[in-house]
Amino acid sequence: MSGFSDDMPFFDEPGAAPAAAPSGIAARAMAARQARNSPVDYLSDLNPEQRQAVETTDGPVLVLAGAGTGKTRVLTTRIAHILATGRAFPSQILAVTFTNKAAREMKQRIGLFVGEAIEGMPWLGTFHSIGVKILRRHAELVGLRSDFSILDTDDVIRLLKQLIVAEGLDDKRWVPRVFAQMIDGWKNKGFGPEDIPEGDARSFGNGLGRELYRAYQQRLIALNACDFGDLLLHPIRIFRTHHDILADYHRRFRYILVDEYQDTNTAQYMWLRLLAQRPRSHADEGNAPQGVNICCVGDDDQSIYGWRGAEVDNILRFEKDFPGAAVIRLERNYRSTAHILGAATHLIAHNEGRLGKTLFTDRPDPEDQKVSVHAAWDSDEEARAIGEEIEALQRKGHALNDIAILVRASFQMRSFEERFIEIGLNYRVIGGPRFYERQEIRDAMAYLRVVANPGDDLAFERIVNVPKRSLGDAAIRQIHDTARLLGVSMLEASANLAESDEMKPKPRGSLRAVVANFSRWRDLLETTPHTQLAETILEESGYTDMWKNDRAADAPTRLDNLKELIRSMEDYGSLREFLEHVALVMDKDKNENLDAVSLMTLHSAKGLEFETVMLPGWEEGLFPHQRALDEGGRSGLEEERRLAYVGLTRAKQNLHIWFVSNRRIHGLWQSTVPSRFLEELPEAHIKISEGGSDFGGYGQRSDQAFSSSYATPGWQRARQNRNEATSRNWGNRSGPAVERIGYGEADSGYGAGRGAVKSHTIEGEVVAKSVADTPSAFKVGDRVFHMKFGNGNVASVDGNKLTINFDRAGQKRVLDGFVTAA
DNA sequence: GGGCTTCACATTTTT
DNA sequence: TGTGAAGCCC
Repeated sequence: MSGFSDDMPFFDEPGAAPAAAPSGIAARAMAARQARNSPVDYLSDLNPEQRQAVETTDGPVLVLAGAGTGKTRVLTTRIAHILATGRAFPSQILAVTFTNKAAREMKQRIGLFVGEAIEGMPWLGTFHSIGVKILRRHAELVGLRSDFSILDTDDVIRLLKQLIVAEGLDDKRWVPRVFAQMIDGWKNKGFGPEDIPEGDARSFGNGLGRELYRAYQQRLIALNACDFGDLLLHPIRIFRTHHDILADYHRRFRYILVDEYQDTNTAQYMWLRLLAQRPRSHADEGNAPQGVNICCVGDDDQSIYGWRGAEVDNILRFEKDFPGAAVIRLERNYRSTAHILGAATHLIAHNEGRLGKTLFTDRPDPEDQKVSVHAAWDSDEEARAIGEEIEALQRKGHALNDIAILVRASFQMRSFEERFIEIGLNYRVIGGPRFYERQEIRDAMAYLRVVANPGDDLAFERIVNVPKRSLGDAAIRQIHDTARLLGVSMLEASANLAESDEMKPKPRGSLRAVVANFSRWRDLLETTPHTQLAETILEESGYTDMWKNDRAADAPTRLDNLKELIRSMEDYGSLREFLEHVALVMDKDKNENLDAVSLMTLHSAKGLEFETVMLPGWEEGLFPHQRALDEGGRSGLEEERRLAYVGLTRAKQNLHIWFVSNRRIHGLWQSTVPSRFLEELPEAHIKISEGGSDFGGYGQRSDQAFSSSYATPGWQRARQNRNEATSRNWGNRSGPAVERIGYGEADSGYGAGRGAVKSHTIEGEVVAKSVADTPSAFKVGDRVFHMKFGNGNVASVDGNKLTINFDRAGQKRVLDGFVTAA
C-alpha cells in the first residue's frame, strides 16, 4: 500500500543542484552559490543560539524564538544545513507552516541557499496543503475519490442550512453559521461525530447536534467533498487505522519542522505526533536515526489565536511530549530599539504561565527615542492627530510603506480611512474581503468546479440559475428531490429531468441546455487548455454577458476581476491544480508599488515589521477587549496582553500608543478609561506626549506624570471622566494607578493646511485619477459616485476638494480623484 | 425576481 | 449609529 513510488528524491545528492541561480538577485545568488560550495559560510552569519538551533539536527528541538530574533532565518538555514550536509534529500523533509505566505517565504529563502533544489521540496507547505496531498493519495480509504472538492466556509454554511431545514428545525433559531463554527471547533479538537461531548451535542438543534454533524459528514462524502478540518482529520484517521501507510511516512520523513508552533490546535498536534513519533519497531529497523528529528519553532508570547482553537499548551509541554528535547531560546533581537524592547518585555512579564524569554539588543540607538503615549479627546481627534504625525514624518522623508497603524478591532479603521481620504493620504487596508471571496469569482469557480467534479452539488446549485434561467426555487427543489430519489448528483438528476416531462417546458428547456453545456465542457476538459476552457465556459454560460448587461456601478470591476481570474489560471498546469490552489490559497498579491500607510488589525500584523508603528485605541473595554475579558477571564486577558506585545514588537524605531477619552460604541458616546496595559509599560522607556506642537496648549511635558500624585486641571478632568466611566459597563478598574496616565483636553478643532498629495488608494484597490491642486473637473450640482460613500451631488468645489451630499452617507469632503461621474 | 423595509447585531481570522 | 441579511410586497 505504498504510494511513494511516484516521487522519489529528485536529486542524487543534495548539493548537486545545477549552479544556475534565479536571475534578478545576482548578489544573493552569488552568496548562495558560495554557501553551497563551503557549507560553513552560511553558519558564520548566525549568532551562537541561532547556530545551535540550526546544528542540533538529531532529536527533538524546541526553538523559542522571540519577536524579531531571526526565526525564519533559523528555519531556512536549518533546512539548508540538513541538505548541505547530506542528512536528507529534499523530499525527506516535512516542513509545515500555517499560512501560505509563510510557506512561500520559506520556499523563496531556501531557494537562495540551495538554488533549484527547492523544486525537490515537495513537503514544504501549510498544514492544509500537505493534508490535501496526503489525502489525495489515500482518498478511497475514507470514502472519497481523489478528485474531491474542498469546500470553503460559505459552501459549508449553505450545506448546513439545508441539513438543518431538512431536520425540520428553524434555521433562525439554529443558525447555520453558528453550527459551522461549532463543527469547526470540534474538528480543531480532533472530534468526529462520535467523539463530541454530550453537552455540546445537546446544545444545538434541540439536542440533534450529533445527528446533524453525522449527517453533515455523510453529505460531504456523498458530495465527494471535504471541509478544511477534514484535510487534517481524514489523514489522522488513515494514519490510525492503516499502520502500513503511517510507517511509509515515517520512513519518508527524516526531518520535521514546524513554524509558529504556538498556534497549533489539537488536531494539528495529533497529526504531528502521529508523524513524528514512530514506534520503536520502526526506529530500530534499517538505519533510521534514533529518536525523532522534529524541530518546532514558536513563541508562546505571541500566541494570539486561542479563540480559534490554538493550544498554547502544545508549546508549553513540548518537553514532556518529546523527552530529551533540546530547548533553545533566541532572545537577541535584530528589529527594535532598546526602548521598544524594554516596553514590550516589561509588559509581557505580567503574564503567568510563560516559558520566559527576555529580548535584548546591544545595538546602539542614536536617537534614543522612547515609546510615546498620546491622549486624544475622541476617535476623530485620534485619527486627525495620527494623520498629522504621519504627514510630519512624510515631510521628513519617511516612506509611508514603513508606517503601520495597528488596531484591535476593524471598526476602528473607519475613522482613519475617512480622515486619510479627506487629507489625501495614501493608505492600504490589509485583510478584509479577499479576491477569491468575491461573488463573481465564486460564481466562476463554481462553474469550474462542476466541470472538474460533476458530483459537486453545492457548486452546481450555486450557478444553475446564474445567470437567470427560470430555474427558481421550485425547479431546484425538484432537481434536489430527483437526485435524492435516484441517489445521483444534481447534474445527473438534471439530465434525467430534462428528458422527462415532469418539468414545465420553460425550465425544462433551459435545464436541458445547462446539462448539454456541462457535458460539452466536460469533454473539452481533456483537449482544451484550462484557461481557454474557462473563458469558453464563462462565455457560453452567459455569465460574462450577465455582467456586461448589468448597469450597476461595480459591474465593470467584476468583469475585470473575471479577467484577472483567467489570467491567474495561467500560473497553473491544469484546472484541478488551479482549483486546489484557490481552495487553499485564498490570498492574492497586493499592489506593492504604491507608497501607502498600512492599516490593519493587530492579528494580521503578526510576523510583520515597520519602521514606525501607531497603536491607537488603548482603552479598557476595547483593548483589552471587554468580550475577551468576559468570555476568557484571566487567560482571555493574557491573550490580549500577548496581542499588545505583538503590537509593540512590530516597531523598529518609532512607536506611538494612543488612547482617547470618548469613543462611540454602537452609536453611543461613552467615556473611556486608559487601558491597563498602559500602566504596565515601564516608566524608563516611555514618555507621555502631548502630541508635540500639533496639540499645543494643554497638559505639560509630563514624564513626571508617572510620579503619580499630582494633577493639573487636565488630569482632574481625566479623573472625572474615569470615575464616570467606571460606573458604566465599560472597564471596571479599581486602584489609583490609572491616575498616572496623561490626558489632554484638546477637543478644539485644529489643522487645516496640508502638503500636496499625488496619488491615493482606497483599500489598496483604487488609484485616484487626479492630482492634487489641479482644479476639479466637477462642478456644483454634478452627480457623482464614490467607492465608499456611494452616489451623491456636488455641493461645492474648492480646488480639487469637493463637498458632496451623499444620498446615504450625508455630507462629506473628498478629493475629486475619489469620485467618478455617476 | 427585484427593490424596498425592517430587524438584529456589532472582536480577532486562516485554511 | 450603521450595516447586512431576510422578509415582504408588487
